[in-house]
Amino acid sequence: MSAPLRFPAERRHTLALAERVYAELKRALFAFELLPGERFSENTIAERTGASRTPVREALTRLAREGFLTVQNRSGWRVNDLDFSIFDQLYEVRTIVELASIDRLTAQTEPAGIAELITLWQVNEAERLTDGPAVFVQDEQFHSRLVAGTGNAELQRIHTSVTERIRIVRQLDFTESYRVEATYNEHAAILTAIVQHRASEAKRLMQTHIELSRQSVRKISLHRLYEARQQARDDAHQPERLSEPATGGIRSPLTETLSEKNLGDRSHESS
Amino acid sequence: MSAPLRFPAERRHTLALAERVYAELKRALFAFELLPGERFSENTIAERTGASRTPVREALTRLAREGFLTVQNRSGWRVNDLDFSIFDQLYEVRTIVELASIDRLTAQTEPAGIAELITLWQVNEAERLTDGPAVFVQDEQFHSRLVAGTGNAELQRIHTSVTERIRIVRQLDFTESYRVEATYNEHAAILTAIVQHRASEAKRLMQTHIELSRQSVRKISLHRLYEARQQARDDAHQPERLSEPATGGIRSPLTETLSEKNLGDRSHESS
DNA sequence: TCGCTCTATCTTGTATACCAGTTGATATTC
DNA sequence: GAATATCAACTGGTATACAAGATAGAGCGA
Repeated sequence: MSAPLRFPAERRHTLALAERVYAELKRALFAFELLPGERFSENTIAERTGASRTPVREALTRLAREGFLTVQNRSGWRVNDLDFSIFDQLYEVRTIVELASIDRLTAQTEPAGIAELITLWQVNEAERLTDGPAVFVQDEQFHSRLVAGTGNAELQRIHTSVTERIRIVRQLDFTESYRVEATYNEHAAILTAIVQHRASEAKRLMQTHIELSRQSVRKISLHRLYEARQQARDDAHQPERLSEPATGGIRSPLTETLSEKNLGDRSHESS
Repeated sequence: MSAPLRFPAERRHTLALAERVYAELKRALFAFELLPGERFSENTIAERTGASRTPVREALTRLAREGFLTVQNRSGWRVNDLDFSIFDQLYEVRTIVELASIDRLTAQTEPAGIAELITLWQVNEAERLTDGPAVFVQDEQFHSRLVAGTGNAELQRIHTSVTERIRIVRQLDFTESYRVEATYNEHAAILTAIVQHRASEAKRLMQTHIELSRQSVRKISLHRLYEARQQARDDAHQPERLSEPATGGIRSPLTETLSEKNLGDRSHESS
């Protein structure tokens, strides 16, 4: 077995091992190298990362608590399905937090951090980024800094955790350029409303903005996820997987949850 | 050394060991058997609980992630100070979540779970509980079920975690009977507004209700905390502690944070 | 061919061993 | 006597060992 996830042997003690395993696993989850529904053991991860089971376990339990994984009683770990009813709930939490943040920002005489955001988002078309993933990173920072402007670190912590939960599907949404353009326009409008202390308009715009994102994510189908997996396989130059799952089963793109069971291997099918 | 935290040897495998250590540590924190500012080692906890370091460590890292403890690099663990600026932030989060919940409840034609709450809180004085701690438990359930009525499990998770963070100081607030009475009255009024679909009034009442609680908690002084510690010591029939801290230092009850450093042992002082 | 049983193997949960960094008391120096 | 150097004991981070439950599959019987 090769070890695509292995860390370099050098620079061992720069960061805690458990932390690095955590980061690596999270990356693998977002890159769909670990697929929803996939099962794996602690030993597998330990071998792949070169660490022992102890730090691996710490990383896994943390990811489980964050909702990405589930441990099955003495019977291995499992990557949680992409459950769109949960994503809906997380989007609602995000809306609640960000609308409350806007209320607090517009109540400030000089809304904190808004000036910097304006220089990023209220720019003419020539200065705009067009690379989807790059805009995606900027977009997350936009929302994050709005919440940061409230000065409430606990609120920010919650917002960050929600953002990270949604990221796995949201990143798939930023491959299309039209969403990039819409993002620029909507962010610019929201910032304008905030600096003018027009709370209810800013909130209305934000609610719509988030709702559009939610609907867009809702449309993510098995097809898109399948593409992402293929991409992950190609990148790895290593088609084998941690474990071969049972393929087949339900395939409808309208199911509420996406997992390996309804993903399967359809490379030989016609669309 | 005796072992006040030791589990009974029987009934070993009913619940995961790490889980029990976690629960026991949390109980000890809330009972001020582990005091803010206090330092301790993994081995100490392992001896006291009869478990090995592995499950102890799992419990400790979890409590650290929840904000109760801090691990110092190869130099022991520390109970976090009671930081009232953080409690303020948590109260704000609680307000945001519960007001949003009211919005969603009043939008329902038949607000979920409200009927049951009414039978508990809209009762005449003879049927009311008077025992502070008992009412405290009921109070937490009141707020929790309001959020549950939204049907958003993720929102509820967040609300629960915030509630548990605040609990350590809020429990001190329910020793006085006047707060009990106020709680009954305020809860009854909030429920009335909700069933009448008067969202803004319900929100106004809830905001005030939470704000009063926050202010009440803010007034908790070193004195109250000192009493709680004494109580914990008396209950334990075992005055010795996990570690003897350095006493003395700042004593002002107006400091933003409460810890052992500004608590000390003042049993021989006059008030 | 189907279904049952048994068992070898794999899994996590827990305990223990080892290592390197931290610390605080003590010896030492001036 | 005060400042400093030293070192032994203690700490958490990690690796490994061991135990017991879960599982899949071979074997067997009908």
